[in-house]
Amino acid sequence: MLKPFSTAVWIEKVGRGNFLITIFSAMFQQLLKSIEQFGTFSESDQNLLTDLLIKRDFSKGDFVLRQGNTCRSAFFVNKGSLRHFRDVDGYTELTVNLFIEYDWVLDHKSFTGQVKSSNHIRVFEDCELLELTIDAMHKLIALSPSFFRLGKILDPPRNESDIQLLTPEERYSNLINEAPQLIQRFPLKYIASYLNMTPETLSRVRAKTKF
Amino acid sequence: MLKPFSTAVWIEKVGRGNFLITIFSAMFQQLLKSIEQFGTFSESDQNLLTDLLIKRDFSKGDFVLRQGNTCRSAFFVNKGSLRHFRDVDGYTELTVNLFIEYDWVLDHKSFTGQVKSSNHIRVFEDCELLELTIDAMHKLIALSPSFFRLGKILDPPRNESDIQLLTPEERYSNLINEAPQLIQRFPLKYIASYLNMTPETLSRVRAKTKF
DNA sequence: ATGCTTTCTTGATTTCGATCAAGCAATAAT
DNA sequence: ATTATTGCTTGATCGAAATCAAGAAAGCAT
Repeated sequence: MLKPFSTAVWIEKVGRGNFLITIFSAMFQQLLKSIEQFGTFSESDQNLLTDLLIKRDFSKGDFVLRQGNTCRSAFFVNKGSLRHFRDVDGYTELTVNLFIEYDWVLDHKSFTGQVKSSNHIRVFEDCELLELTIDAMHKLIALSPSFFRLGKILDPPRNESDIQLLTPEERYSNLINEAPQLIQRFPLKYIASYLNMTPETLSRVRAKTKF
Repeated sequence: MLKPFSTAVWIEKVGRGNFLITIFSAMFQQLLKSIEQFGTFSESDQNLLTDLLIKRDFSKGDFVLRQGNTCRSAFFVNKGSLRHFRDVDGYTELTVNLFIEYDWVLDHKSFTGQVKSSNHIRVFEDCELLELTIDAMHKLIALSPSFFRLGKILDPPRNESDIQLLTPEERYSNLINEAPQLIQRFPLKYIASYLNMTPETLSRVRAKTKF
């Protein structure tokens, strides 16, 4: 069978007479690897999926979602990083999530309920994202029930109990164990907010556990 | 068409020569009303659903789910109340949810991921529940995609932010507004735990807001 | 009813992390 | 390079809720 990889290509004009040609299989490589965690998908399923995805590039500072708008898409991060946060009172920002490569970016509550989001999602480092709209997702599930399993990208990212039960030190050491990359990629003030503590507290925790 | 209500009946022996006959439409009345929030379901859809439900009775103290086991069913509460809690260290119990009539009872994380539950679910007042197994749920979705919408019973019950951001007083007053029945049905020590505060703190909050 | 256990309340004390404050380091802007 | 801005650290103080403690009230069993 003559089908070494998905046949479609992505052609982008990047200058006078210059074109960037991306073969889909490369662009979707990490995504297809990532959905393996939800089970096995047939090649035709995979093609259904990649056909519905839209490649989108964003620059630092761009809002992927604004507080008050409805989250109509989930994005797979091919490259870059994003911050998911709530503007509490115009001054204080409360970081609820930090996204990097191969994460699924969405506001869980807004996406599943199709209600207004109480959080922003903003690009921190320039991003290449793959967009999956909620309509596309419904279409996929209608076409092939196996995509029901993809619903797991909707799972709330971390368990509440952590935030409530554990001490600042434990929360930090958990992050060190589970996602040490985040500390390299984001300013500590965002990490602190993500861990539900002040920058001062995080600083002290780090000073203590450093040795 | 000769079908005033679902034709099946439930016959239960309740004593010497006594039988309790329940007409399904009565048993499922509240359930069918409850799923309206997820959209409209055709009569045949409704019958598909009710055919797969299992009526189960539990007594006070029974465990519907044990910490360490996997939550393989969601239960609709026709009657009774339950407590959803975590045994932290053999002594301390942390109440994560309180269920009463017309709630869907399940451990969200365990059910959706089919992993071991870190929480118990225990009957507080004798219960009449309608069990929907995860297999039945998958079957439903395969038979009629409209049941995908039922997935919303899987939504995590309350938003994390409440627990973290609000003061004990605010959390209590929110409960008063949103689910005052709980305070009538459960001991205050469970309410306190559910609101993430000690019984002492709850007692003081109540003393303050009483007038 | 009587005692026994559990639940709830109220007061005193303690503790952890937030806030306030200041200084230094690193980065960005001019 | 110089200045401004932002980020990080360290110290001092404060405050809210937990903990400790004891007594009152309510529920339960005998």
